[in-house]
Amino acid sequence: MTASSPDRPDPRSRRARLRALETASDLFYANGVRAVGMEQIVEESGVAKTTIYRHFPTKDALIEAFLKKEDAEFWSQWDAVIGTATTSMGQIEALCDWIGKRVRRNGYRGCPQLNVAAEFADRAHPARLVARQHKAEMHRRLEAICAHGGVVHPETTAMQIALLFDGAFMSDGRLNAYDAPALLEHAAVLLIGGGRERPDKGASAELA
Amino acid sequence: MTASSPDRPDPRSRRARLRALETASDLFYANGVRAVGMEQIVEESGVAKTTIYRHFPTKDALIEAFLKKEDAEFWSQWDAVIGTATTSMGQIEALCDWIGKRVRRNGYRGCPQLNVAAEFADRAHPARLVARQHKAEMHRRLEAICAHGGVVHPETTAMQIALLFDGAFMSDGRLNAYDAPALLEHAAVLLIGGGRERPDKGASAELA
DNA sequence: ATTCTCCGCTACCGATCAGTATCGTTTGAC
DNA sequence: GTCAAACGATACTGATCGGTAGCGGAGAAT
Repeated sequence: MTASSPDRPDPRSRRARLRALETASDLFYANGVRAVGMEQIVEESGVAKTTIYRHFPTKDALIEAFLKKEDAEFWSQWDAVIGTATTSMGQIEALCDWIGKRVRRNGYRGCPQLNVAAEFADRAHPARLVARQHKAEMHRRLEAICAHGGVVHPETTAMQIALLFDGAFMSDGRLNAYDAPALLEHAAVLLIGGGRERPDKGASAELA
Repeated sequence: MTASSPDRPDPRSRRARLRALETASDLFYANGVRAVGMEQIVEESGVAKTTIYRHFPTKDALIEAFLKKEDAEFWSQWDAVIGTATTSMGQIEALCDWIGKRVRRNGYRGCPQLNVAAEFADRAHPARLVARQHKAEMHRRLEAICAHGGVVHPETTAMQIALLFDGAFMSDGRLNAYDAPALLEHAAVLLIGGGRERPDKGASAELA
């Protein structure tokens, strides 16, 4: 029961844990969690297998830690992005710009939360819980921005934008043929603009 | 090289192949392709392992056949759906209604093409080729509808709607709290309505 | 009725999987 | 300088992986 407490550990312990988690995260993201074996993480990180299992009781726990790490880094960047704008629309545009650039980075391979969720059928899997909380948090934040911007039904508009973002995350290079930031911004502006009017549709011009 | 030709086979051969592929497809979709072993497919389908490998040289080929089957069934339903409407906007609304209902079906677990793509890092994997072609086909069809509906930049608007759809596919139950068909229809109408005007933004009202 | 094809079955292959045991060594804390 | 804690290394477990070999039997074609 002398399990290594996460708080106040040996500096060696901290470093080993960090290196293992960082290596695992890179491998998991680049290859998919099921395709990466524990031995591979051992070899690439230089951390002994026994040490990894001292910090993470199972591979599933390591995967869960991977997603929590991705989650934290994602919101950290998110906060930095929206910090560059003062208006709601400006924040949404900044987010679109960020995402549009993010999805065309080298080695980008989709949303890690969605990718992992696709690999595990069990909705009660700890990693799937993290993924659901991550997506709920995104909706919550988008809803707050929409509400602050005067959107009539902020939760609905926020969900529409969230779907747009998730689609962009999973676009697998298809957006590279476009100006992704502009495409996303244009779409988001339309969704928010439409959300400021009464949502009982109607008024939209009919098409042939 | 007396490989079983796909055309004009024994009825026994046809049935074995069909049962193997159907069982594999169900298992692959429900659990993820890497989580399903060949032995499991053998047990659940009643088709011998040797027979499966006579029809599909590798597991990867079986996965590829699974995605091609999903692709064919998807477009079959798609055609039936858009056949119920006469106008472009009517077709888009019908598609939104179809997708909104589809994603809340029991056992729905996201887009099989995106799910499989998430499991293989190699972009040259045969299954990833099928997935890319599937998404390209969706964009092509949406673009045709948009163009016919008088949208100024049909390929851009089609991409925006495609992202919306993919987001809905991967929404993992988050849409169950909403009227998914209405939410998608509303979003699609806004995207198309905005696409009919000059796309050099501007005009959209500024938010606080 | 014979033949030829394809089936299902059992057993097996080497490789890899997640996870554990043991042990000697390093290292921060006091 | 001593001690306890956490490290790295090696070796191993039983299970499972994708894929193959060899068999006997069923069924369609002639």
